[in-house]
Amino acid sequence: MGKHVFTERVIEVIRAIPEGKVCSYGKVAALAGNSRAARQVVRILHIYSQKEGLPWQRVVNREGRISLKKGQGYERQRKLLEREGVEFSFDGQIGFEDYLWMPESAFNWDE
DNA sequence: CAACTGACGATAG
DNA sequence: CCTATCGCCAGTT
Repeated sequence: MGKHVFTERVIEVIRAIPEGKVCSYGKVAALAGNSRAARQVVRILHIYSQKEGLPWQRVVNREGRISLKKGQGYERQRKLLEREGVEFSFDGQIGFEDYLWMPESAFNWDE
């Protein structure tokens, strides 16, 4: 069962997020080559997080918040991130100044 | 086959 | 501040 090219790229980008850093859905999509495909990233996380052993917890929304609802994964994701050193503000926001992943260089998808 | 569904995000009003 | 509307598209029903 072959994955689509974009799917493969998204998986590669998510794998590249280092421990202790986070990235947004939209930015993952942009790095994978389509800045408007944030929803694809959501879909891919659903389908492949477990299957591919992805560091899914490192993908948060553009506000630096966990998108999962409380009682539906929020606590689990937060604990995983805190365990890697990511800190949350009093109202549950992650400071992008400190924790947003900034790739050294853009991904080269054509070579 | 058509319709619906997402852990999103940019934009317009 | 808010709500509404798209773009995106594989997988599921």
